[in-house]
Amino acid sequence: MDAQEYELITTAEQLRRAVDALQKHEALGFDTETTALDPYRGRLRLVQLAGPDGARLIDLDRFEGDPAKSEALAPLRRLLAAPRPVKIAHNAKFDAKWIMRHLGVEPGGLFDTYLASKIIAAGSEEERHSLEAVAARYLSETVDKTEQVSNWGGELTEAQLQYAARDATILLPLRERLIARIKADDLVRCAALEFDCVVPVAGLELAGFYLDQERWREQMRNVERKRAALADELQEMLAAGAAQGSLFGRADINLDSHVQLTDALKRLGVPVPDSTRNWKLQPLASKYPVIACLLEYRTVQKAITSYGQNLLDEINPVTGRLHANFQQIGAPTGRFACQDPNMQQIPHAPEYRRCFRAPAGRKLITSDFSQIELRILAEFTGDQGFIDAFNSGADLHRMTAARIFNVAPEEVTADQRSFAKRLNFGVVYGIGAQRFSMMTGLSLAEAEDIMRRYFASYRALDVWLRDASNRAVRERQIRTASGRLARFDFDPADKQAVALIQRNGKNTPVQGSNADILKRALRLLHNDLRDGTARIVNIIHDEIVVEADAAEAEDVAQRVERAMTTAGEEYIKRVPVKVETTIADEWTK
DNA sequence: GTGAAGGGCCAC
DNA sequence: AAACGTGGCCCTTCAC
Repeated sequence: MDAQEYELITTAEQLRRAVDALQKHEALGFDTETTALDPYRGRLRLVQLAGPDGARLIDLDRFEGDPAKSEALAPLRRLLAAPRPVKIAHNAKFDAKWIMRHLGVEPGGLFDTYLASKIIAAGSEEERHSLEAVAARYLSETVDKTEQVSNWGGELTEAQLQYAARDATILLPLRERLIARIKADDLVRCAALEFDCVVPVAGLELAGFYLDQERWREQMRNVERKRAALADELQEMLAAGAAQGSLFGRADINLDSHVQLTDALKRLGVPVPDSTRNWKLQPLASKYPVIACLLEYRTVQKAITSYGQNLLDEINPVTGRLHANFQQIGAPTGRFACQDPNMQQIPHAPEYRRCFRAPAGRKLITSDFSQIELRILAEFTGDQGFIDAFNSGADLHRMTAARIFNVAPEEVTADQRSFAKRLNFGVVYGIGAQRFSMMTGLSLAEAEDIMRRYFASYRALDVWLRDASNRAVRERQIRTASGRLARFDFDPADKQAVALIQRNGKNTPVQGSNADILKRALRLLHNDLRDGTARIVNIIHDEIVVEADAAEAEDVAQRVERAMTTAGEEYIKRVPVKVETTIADEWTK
């Protein structure tokens, strides 16, 4: 690696002059070095800003006092907050969080080379997106990351400073190459949507979600009691078939071992299916009490292991809150993924949701889009039946049932509506008659008949779905409403792979456009909440949870609804966008 | 001990 | 792989 040109900045005067020079550029490479990964448990040590004339390394340890208030650092804060020059960072969410937490400003004008690389790769799985990998792919240059995990708390070595300068400097040519690809692939709008979302997501992670530990522990105790009772009962039932070890009336097997469980069930004479998954065992539950018991045990066991102590362990000791990792492009469709903990898979049951509550004096505002995916489907397909149902404010599932069962809407039975509802949701995933018959209990012929009538009734929907699946296979790609690209790699000779791509072709535009709308809403809402006490604390695909002072809750609720509705209406024109909101002390629906 | 694979289940 | 899409996380089993 060539020696890197840099200026180490340790005084107010040096910083002022550096910022003056940096301000003249259109874009700057931007990076930070920190003494920890968690912005609540470490120092922001170094801020690197690189222009074409070289890198400036600002050593915050050399500036006295709180960096967020320091007069000497004011020029840096102003430069970072301004929309220009553009700040180019790799995984800008990380740097944004540290800047927001320790310098007290939100970085403006971000270009994220990590997200850009993901947008361009569009789901191609073999492509990695570390700075090393992206620099190698677009610049054919190597980046040595060994200093990344070095000690940034002490005296900085020449190697560390070289590394810090290099990481920021390489971002400038990298952005040039990425912009060329973004333009060539017609991804400008999608990129802007993603970059605009970085600061809102950084804010979401910094805010964290408050979990009432006492309530959670109480829930754990309740479930543990149930688990113990069910485990005892299950062991006794299984012991009846045991060849040995039943002296104490217990089978003493590991109930979480599929192998041991299948064995024990077979000894009891239960016709065990090839898999012991819930839906396979369900039909056996009425005939075999041991199966009913097992299914119950599974539910509480899942609750114990996934929604017990592990969540408490994730609570940040500094803030007392859960700060999950939200991956902005977690799925190839553009959806978020979330981990440590996954805040998007908390059980819907009130006993769990009520543990997430507003601290004293605060309220939770929970807003979700009503049937957003079906409205997106109406928009894309232009199907008059869908459009009319939504525009009239009628119940879409009831209207659908009336059409496929050929009865008046007011004569639709609960069963008929349920079939229609499951079909409406199923078509978004590319459901087939086989699966539809399985989930409804209809015969294959009946299921086929209903689906025939469904698509005969919604002609434009049928045409669009066929076209989408054909296009996905033919063009090996499909786009969402924002123009986000999903590329498909598959072997055309592999029938199952082709079938999967056909379903992806139907699902990706819908699921991905939903993600587009949520991201747009996050940016609009973040802007609108800037001056108040409100903080976005969770997002779940079509839902936003905001925490705010009780006195502001009504006002904030209106702002949330407006942001979400406005975002939806930017992409959905033919049918209304509906948002449902509750204000409560707890996370509810 | 560690890590991948298999089976299972939670969310939207 | 439930011929219904996208995730994360749990446990066991099995190979190294």
